[in-house]
Amino acid sequence: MLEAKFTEAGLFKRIIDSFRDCVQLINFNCSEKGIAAQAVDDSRVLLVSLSIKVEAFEEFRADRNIVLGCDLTNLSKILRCGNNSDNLTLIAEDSPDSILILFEDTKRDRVSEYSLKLMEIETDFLEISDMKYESYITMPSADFAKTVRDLSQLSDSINILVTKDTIKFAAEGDIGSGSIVMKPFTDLDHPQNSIKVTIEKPVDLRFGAKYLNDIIKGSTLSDTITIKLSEEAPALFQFDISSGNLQFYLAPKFDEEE
Amino acid sequence: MLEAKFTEAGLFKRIIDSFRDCVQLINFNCSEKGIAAQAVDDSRVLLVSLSIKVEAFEEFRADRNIVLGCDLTNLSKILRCGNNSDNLTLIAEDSPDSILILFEDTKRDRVSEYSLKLMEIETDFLEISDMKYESYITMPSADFAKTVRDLSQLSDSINILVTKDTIKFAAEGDIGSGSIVMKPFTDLDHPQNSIKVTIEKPVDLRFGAKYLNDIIKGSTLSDTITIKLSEEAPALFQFDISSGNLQFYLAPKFDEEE
DNA sequence: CTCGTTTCAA
DNA sequence: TTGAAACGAG
Repeated sequence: MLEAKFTEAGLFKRIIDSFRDCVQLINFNCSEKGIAAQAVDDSRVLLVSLSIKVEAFEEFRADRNIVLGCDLTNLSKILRCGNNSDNLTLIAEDSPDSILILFEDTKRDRVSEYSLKLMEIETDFLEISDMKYESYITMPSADFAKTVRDLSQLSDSINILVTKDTIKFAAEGDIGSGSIVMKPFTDLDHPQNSIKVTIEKPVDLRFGAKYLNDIIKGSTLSDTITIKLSEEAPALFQFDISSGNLQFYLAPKFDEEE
Repeated sequence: MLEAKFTEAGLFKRIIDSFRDCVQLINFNCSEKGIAAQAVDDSRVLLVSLSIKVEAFEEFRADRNIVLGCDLTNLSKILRCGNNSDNLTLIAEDSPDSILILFEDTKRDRVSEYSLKLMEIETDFLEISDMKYESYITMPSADFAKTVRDLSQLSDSINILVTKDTIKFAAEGDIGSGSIVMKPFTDLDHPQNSIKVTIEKPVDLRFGAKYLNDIIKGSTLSDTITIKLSEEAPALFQFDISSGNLQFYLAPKFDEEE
């Protein structure tokens, strides 16, 4: 039996909305550690990995490992039925064919209850090993999102070039070219505005703009995004939530691919 | 070499947005006097004339006359990439095949740089002579815009009738007819709300609603619009900016044309 | 400190 | 065109 209670239904709604555009079906793996889910996007390029730890919940109980196979479009429809400030409780039996979604408006003593049918979803389970990255960037997620949106107008590829004291985003296309340069800095009053760069060696990588545009949907989850880059492995774009995170893994484009 | 710096990127963005819907391609003529541009709309009915004087810029330098042929759709895409409060600098060589557009967020020490490819645009140069008009109206641009939008619902022609102490806008169509009457008045506290009429003789003119709907896009540039009318010549609709203006010339419809 | 307005982004 | 955020006023 699973019983997982979020204080704010809005959080779970934002989490699901962050990746339902690029992933249709996903298995939520519930265990005593919390809820985890992985999936590749429909074009099998972008890997999405969600982790919500037990501490993120107001109450959490999972007697054993339970897999909830969800159609995210349908789940999202139901999540829209609650108010963001409602309590949200997910309840499932041990071998569930459906999941119960409970919204409670404690102030007004009002309860709504939905049941969503589950599905069997085949997945190759994705083993994600802890990678060693050459560059780490932490920056405001809103800035990253605007950068990606802006440069997407020019090209379907965006370059990210990181040196010790500069982050440069660049795109080049038929109508012209563009580049956005940022320097690391610390805003003591508003730490979430700071830009932090940690690099071992400079990197210059190229990503598909389409996938970056999927990734920036996660900006609603966190004021900051952490980007981990390596020449050798898929890049990791990470949004931290109170106890857990949403990660996107995206392999760079290499010139021979284009 | 051209170097033209706006204090607020938002101003240039609003200027371009005011006429990019009706004009695709335009030559910006840059000289020591500032930047000027003329074009006819795609149906060759509406004439757009932009003038930005040197005083409108924070810095301005044009060593010689430079013509920048721009696709306004692409220019607008790039202008969207800056924040309205950024500084905006346009930089071009003497015989440029592209223009550099520089956004500076001085507060956050951030620079974005875009390059837009230019094009050769053939134009019959438009000599606009100083016309003598029989009627001048100055009124709040928002009121004019709403009047045009409202009457457009009824007909594809809108009549403007001006007498000594009345401005009457009217439209007549299949579903009915409508008219809006305004009187001159002076609002001392908010001069921009005033309506001012200066006429030599009454006029009654009829304009294509389609074109008036293009013209009212300029309302974002100025709180007021000045309309100059004559039975003999195209009407002039003018939006003043701090040092310069955006003018639309539109010939009235005559009954025999319809 | 709250509310309303205005402005900017999607 | 609509919604959200920032700003200013009360």
